[in-house]
Amino acid sequence: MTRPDGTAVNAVFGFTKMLWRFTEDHNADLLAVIFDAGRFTFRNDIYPEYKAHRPEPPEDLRPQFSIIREAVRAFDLPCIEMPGFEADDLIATYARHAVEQDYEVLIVSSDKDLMQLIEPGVSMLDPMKSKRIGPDECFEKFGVQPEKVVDVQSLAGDSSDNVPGVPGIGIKIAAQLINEYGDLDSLLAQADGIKQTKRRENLIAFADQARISRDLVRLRRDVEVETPLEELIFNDHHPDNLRPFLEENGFKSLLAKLNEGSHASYDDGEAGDDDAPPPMGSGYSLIDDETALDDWIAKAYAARVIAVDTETDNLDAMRAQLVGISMATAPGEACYIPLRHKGSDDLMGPSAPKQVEPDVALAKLKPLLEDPRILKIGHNMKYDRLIFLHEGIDIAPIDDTMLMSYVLDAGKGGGHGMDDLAVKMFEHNTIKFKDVCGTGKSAITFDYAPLDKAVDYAAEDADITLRMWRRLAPRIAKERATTIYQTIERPLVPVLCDMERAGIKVDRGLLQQLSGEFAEGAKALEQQVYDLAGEEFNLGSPKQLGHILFDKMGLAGGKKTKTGAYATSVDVLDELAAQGHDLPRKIVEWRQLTKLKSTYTDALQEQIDPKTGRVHTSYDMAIASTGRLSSTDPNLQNIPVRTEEGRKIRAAFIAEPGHKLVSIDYSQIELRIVAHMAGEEALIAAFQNGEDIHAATASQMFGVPIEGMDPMVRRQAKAINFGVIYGISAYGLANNLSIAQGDAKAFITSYFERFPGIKAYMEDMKKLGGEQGYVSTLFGRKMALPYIKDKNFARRGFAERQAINAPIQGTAADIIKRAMLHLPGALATAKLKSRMLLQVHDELVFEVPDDEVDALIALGRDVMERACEPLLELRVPLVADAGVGMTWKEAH
DNA sequence: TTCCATGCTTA
DNA sequence: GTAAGCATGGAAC
Repeated sequence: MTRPDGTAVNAVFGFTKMLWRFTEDHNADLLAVIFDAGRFTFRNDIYPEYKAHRPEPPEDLRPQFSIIREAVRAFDLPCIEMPGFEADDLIATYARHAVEQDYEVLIVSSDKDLMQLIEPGVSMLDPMKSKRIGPDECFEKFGVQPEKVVDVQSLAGDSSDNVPGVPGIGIKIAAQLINEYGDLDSLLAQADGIKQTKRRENLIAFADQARISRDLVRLRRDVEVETPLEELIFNDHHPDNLRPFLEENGFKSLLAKLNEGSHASYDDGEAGDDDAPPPMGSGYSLIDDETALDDWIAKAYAARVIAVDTETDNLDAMRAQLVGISMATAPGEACYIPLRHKGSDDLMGPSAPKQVEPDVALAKLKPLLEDPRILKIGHNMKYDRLIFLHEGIDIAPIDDTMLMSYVLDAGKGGGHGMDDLAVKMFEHNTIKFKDVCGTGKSAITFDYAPLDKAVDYAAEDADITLRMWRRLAPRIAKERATTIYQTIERPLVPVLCDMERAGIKVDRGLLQQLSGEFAEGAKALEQQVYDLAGEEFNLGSPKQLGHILFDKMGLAGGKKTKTGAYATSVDVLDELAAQGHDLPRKIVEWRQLTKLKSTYTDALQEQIDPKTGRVHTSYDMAIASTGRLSSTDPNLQNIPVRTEEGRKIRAAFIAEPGHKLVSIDYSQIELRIVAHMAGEEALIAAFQNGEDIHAATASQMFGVPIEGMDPMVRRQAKAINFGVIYGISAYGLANNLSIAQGDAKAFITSYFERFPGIKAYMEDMKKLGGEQGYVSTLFGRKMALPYIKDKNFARRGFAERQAINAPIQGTAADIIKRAMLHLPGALATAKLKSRMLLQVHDELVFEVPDDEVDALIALGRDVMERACEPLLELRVPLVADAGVGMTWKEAH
């Protein structure tokens, strides 16, 4: 980004945009932008080395500093700096003045050195992450409250500012010491009592250095500022100087916004309707006796609607044991019921805290949790439902705020987890799991968490869930998400629970054998590569491989990836192999074998549940923006199938004795959906006649008969058909078929001539997406497209392809979900004992008693093919094909 | 210990 | 060209 005269203005632009956004979004009474005046300050008198090793700013940045100051003045804002002081000192001083006059102070900076200023009335905002920084974030960073930050920094030092601190002491230890001794002076005074030898010696030897560090770190709040606070008035108007400034620097997009007159604060209409009441995160009850529990159960019945959350000892619901339950009956009105908490288990021996006997508590809670008159709200209820099922409780009826957020806000950016949503909806930072249980090696499970922390954490989750529900429930009806939520997502929860609990049987011996074979093959290849390369290196390192191929061996082809590293992806290696080089080909084979081993045969063995001998995947219902499920721990939706080597892994997925695996999958479901949505008669007719759709496409495009068609011709038509689903581009098609972009473009043109309905569909979706800001599936599921009007070509193009793909992929997802919802009832009615085990986007896998195979196939295909009924009639038939076998390899 | 880039598996 | 999850290496913290 440069001006016409060649001056770089990239940083200026970023800064200007930030100022723009900030002044637009905030209604401040006073506002100032404060700069460092120069390199040397009073701190250099205290300690000449202070910030001495800071590198010079990059060549193209330095001229931008003065333009950035111009930007501030263009906004008519005070631009303040003072030789001899850092910006931080001026900020500290103004903050003090402002607090003394009862202003709320917001420091816009991500500089950790400013966290010492946080106090009631003073908080920070990280402008890059748009994240509020308060005492909690400060504690996260420094392990102490803001007023102790200086003491911690004095001990820990700061290598980037060259603050020395005390050797051997980092933030963690410093926080521990300060928390124990209160402050730096008390610590240094009692240093000779420290147990750890080295630490004690350093604290004594470097006491003065710590005190100097404190002088460096502590911000001055008494600078004699030249501009008084009262003059920092912020007027939210369009300043006269702004337009010339934007023009001079060529900031066209901002000029356009200025012309639209969009620089005014706006309201997203979501906030401010209810809950002024109690603050989140405190004042919750600990339930540790039966009387209190009875009282809360009575409150729950009176409330009729409650939020519930379970705490366990494992994130994986299938391996988790219930540890405690939290419950909210009204905003701010929440409790935690510990059930299986353990003592801190120190030298005194295990001493569990007082709590209600689990059996007693659960017997009291079961009627409430199963009462059809009481609505239980959870966030990710699938997890809690699984936990309760282990305890013999079938929780119902339910609502799920995660799924509500998912059906309302898919594609809007940001996840649907509770922590994200609490920030988004309430600007509240939740207590994090790691704050309670720690992280890494020293992490504890929740049953060892101290009860006071456990109460705050667990009850807060229930509290927030209830508050979220109050905001989200009205939106479901208003924003026409009722069908998707009530008839698809919510009822799917128990179906997925059953599938996850069922799991699928895995042949450990076969996996072990395959691991051995893959390892052997990889080892042989490894040796051959070393011989060819003339040295040993890590084949798994793209960096080292790139060095060997292109630097050492001097093969043609060079840099490629966006970070400037050599690209060594399979396309590149295949290309080199085609030129007659052996080494790249062996790398490709080695990668295949090691991939199969590490990702599948090794990993799957570890995932076998010792209790059931089966693997239990977890389906995530709120990840994929289009409405698809995703599968984790392990992912059973990407088990290899393409190559024979990979397919062997599918032979390890087996049926119980006396059973078979049956796989039923939709044939070409997405293309069928496109044909219907586009009203493309040629395609619809081909599907109605049961033709080979790719051959039919090729026949229409190239005017050749289907009989005796060249496989290459069919392959090209197939690529185009996939391209249609993905929002075709000449660039992508050319890449996929390894042909010139011009040829790809010609293909697309002739395709659109033969299938004008498809072209119209694509244009319609782009247009509709632009008008509405979202697109929908045939069942009404919405996906937002925030970038559809982006001025950036690449981002907008991406959003346009999403607009084309999401209705197709999403409708297919809706259809198979509907089939999954119908199946359990259909199986029960037919008195079949078959179980649905897996879903792989267009495929369902069942475990079927031998004598039920035919019946299950007939019923399964019927349910799947009629899944749209009675809501929707497609103009094309849906076709589901079935396979049977002892293994998934045979059945697929 | 955490995060990012690269690469590869599926529909 | 769409949608995902996971293993690995290596840098950043």
